[in-house]
Amino acid sequence: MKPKILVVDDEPEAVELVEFNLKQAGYAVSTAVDGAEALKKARSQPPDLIVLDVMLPEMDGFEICKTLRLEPVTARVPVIMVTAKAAEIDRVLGLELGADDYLTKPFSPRELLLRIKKILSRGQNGEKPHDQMRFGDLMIDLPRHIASWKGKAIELTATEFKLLVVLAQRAGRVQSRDHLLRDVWEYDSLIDTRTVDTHMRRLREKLGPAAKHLDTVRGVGYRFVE
Amino acid sequence: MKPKILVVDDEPEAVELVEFNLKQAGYAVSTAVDGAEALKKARSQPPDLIVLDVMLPEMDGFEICKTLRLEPVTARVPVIMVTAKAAEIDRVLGLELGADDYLTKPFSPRELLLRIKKILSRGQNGEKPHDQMRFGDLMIDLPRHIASWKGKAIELTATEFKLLVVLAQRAGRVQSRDHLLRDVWEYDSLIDTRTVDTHMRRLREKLGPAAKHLDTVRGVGYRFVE
DNA sequence: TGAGTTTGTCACCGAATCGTCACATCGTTG
DNA sequence: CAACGATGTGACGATTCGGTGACAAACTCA
Repeated sequence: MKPKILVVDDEPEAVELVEFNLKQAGYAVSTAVDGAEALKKARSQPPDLIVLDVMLPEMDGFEICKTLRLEPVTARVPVIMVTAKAAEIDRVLGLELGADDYLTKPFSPRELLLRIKKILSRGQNGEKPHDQMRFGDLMIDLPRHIASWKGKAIELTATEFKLLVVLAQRAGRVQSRDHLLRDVWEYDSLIDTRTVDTHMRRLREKLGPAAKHLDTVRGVGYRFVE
Repeated sequence: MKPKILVVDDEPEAVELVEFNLKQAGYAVSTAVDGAEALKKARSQPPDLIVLDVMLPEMDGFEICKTLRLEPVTARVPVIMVTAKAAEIDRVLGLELGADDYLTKPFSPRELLLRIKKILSRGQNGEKPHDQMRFGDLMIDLPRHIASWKGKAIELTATEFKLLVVLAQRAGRVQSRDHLLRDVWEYDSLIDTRTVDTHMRRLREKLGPAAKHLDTVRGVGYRFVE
């Protein structure tokens, strides 16, 4: 019984690439190029997961996601949003939409497969992994925008918080400075990579003992360890 | 698009009764009399909800529920367990199984319908809107359009009240200015995001001591704290 | 119509935050 | 160990952000 995945993107090449990789990995794939088609397919044959691009003509990904959530048949289908801008991440995850995960363009097929596998493998009780995270005494709450150590709040600026979140979400995997710039700052920002260092320092200072979770991988980047 | 419900029970009479009532209420119903059949039907045509009797020959309800949870295709389908023994309730609702609700035999059709409606109507994030909220001395009455502090009414304009309500309903979670604009004002409004600030100020002024509930999260938005 | 309210916008200010640089320190490599 | 590249650190100026007061347009209600 192959899990069904619906891929929604208006660029045929992007769809094809994803479709190929997912089929390769053993999923049953269907596709849609706009909102109307996506909703129609999702309703008639509810998939087990939806990969949804934010940028679409007419009805955008946010609209589609909201609509899916309102209808019983599709309300529980997990959604992975694909977005170009880091600025949209807040909206995708925390607030009104409740997508299950997100990816920033451009992304590797491997990355997508990892997310899909993770979501499908968690049962129904699996909370959204990104809503709230715990690593020992360190707690990170995305919608509340709060980080705490042993129950005591840690005051973080918006950028520091986002940096921490991105690292924690990719816990265990090294993130290059470029990658962090892309995900935490804007996708095309012209910021010096050394700026990441400075923010890491400030983050470490504020985290205090919890800074032990932040590893430097010389020559590569940074890594969040559990 | 009728929501599909799968009813699993080994007593034909019980199944028939439930089936009749659910169809009456506008649901598409399928049935199964044992575990194997239930799993098979759930896999081939994932329903929107499953009503599952605990007492079954061979594979009991617990087993079935567990199995359903393990497979991606069915992991997210809500389950209402039907049990004869109150002693089993802990197990049903506990971590191990994660059923969404339960009923003890005998139950009235009305009761079942209420539970089903409740589960299907909640989106993926199971939360229900209250029409009256209390936060310490602050009271917000949605239908009567009244806010009060220590029993004393607070005069709010329509926009201010709506803003307060939206924030309070999402208590704890940060709301971006964009999000507030969409929810408090109209979807397509071309209003400047800074306008939100002004209304927050006015709201704070009028709330007086109750304004302590309104947090500013720099770089992100506003948050209602309890 | 006209007074009073409500609402959206703007300009300004102080403070928080940010990005960059210079320099110190650390690790690696030959 | 010496030299080089990478990372940590401290400081500083520029920018951004949110609070505030003022104002005019829109609206309400008599």
